[in-house]
Amino acid sequence: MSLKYSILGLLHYEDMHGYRIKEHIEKNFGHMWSINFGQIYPNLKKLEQEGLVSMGEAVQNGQKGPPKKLYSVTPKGKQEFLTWLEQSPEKSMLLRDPFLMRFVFFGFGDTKIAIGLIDEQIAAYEDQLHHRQQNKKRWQSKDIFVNQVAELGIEMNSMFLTWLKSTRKKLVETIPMDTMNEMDKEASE
Amino acid sequence: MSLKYSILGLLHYEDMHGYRIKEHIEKNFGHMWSINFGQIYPNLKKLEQEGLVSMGEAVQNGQKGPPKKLYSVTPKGKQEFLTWLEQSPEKSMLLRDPFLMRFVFFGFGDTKIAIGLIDEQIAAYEDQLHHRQQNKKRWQSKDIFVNQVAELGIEMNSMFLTWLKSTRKKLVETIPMDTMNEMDKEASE
DNA sequence: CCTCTCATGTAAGACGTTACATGATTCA
DNA sequence: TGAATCATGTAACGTCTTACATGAGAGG
Repeated sequence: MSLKYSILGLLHYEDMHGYRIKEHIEKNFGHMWSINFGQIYPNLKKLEQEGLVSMGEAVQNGQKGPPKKLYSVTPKGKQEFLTWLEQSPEKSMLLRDPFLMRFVFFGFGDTKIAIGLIDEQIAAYEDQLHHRQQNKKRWQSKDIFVNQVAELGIEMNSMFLTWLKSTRKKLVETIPMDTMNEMDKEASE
Repeated sequence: MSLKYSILGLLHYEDMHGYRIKEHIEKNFGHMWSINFGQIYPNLKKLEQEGLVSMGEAVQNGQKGPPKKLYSVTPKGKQEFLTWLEQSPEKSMLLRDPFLMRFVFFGFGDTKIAIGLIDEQIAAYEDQLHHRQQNKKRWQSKDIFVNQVAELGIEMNSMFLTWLKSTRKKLVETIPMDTMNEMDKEASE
């Protein structure tokens, strides 16, 4: 149920229509969240039915496409949002990552392939880290909370990279010398 | 779809029945995963229909309750598991944590309440960290991969705690002196 | 006798993702 | 003309959680 309230929260910054909300999330929180229209439009409808947001006149604003439906938070919506904000969250963070799920079982497979998969992860997260660092610079001015989450993302990312690299090293050490051939270049790092 | 393969993976260690699988996950991976019967039994059925596991005679083993249905991995299951293992995972880690979801919007609420919620998180994760550390000692002997995941869990946990504490400090500093009353004891840490 | 543990399973619903359908305008 | 962008939405599907139904034996 937090997605509904996240949308309600975003509307506290400014009135938006569905399409805009998706853009906003992708731009500002894209590295940690993802969202799709299949969720946004039904949630907006629900929020409206509950009287937490209200839709202004559908505006054929600029030019293209169907008219935008601008939503704004009602007083009731603000109130209920605060109540939600101040509740203790029910569940704690779970790391249910598709890579980690495989990783646990790598002992049943080939170590060299495992190292290959680890290398893929390293590349992907190095990439993501750069994006996150640049994103952080771009905001900076925003409020502490948004900034702190960005900071957390960066730290998590760095930590995971460190872990991946040290894991890789440990694995390489377990491979017998005589079977090392394609691997030797990277192993000498 | 990784849950199906995780179950298949667990059955590589030893033959198990559904109830046992849940116990096993809770004991060994409980801090990162959760699973329920609503998923286990249907998945076992599906795995059997696909010929990846086979069910031995339902054994009225010891005493209580209905007979256990012991499942074991078939050769086809082993083969398909390896194929899955060696695939690159589709998606990267997402931090979609209910606390963090709220946290982003704390700017719209009361700072003191925010600090209270942060304190709750600190307590919860300090607790979890102790569990993880003790769990890690208990295993130790197991294979590198399981150990490394345990290590990662501990590091993530520690990092998150550090982040929570530094965030708390930053927030306390923004509270004007004269409105500090209930808060002063903890703030002087 | 009542509750706990062992053991099976199903059904309803919440939540998420992917894909499709529609349609106007802008730009190459 | 055809693709991209803006903008709405729905339907089908997949996954996950919660709650219930059943039933035997053990222990207080």
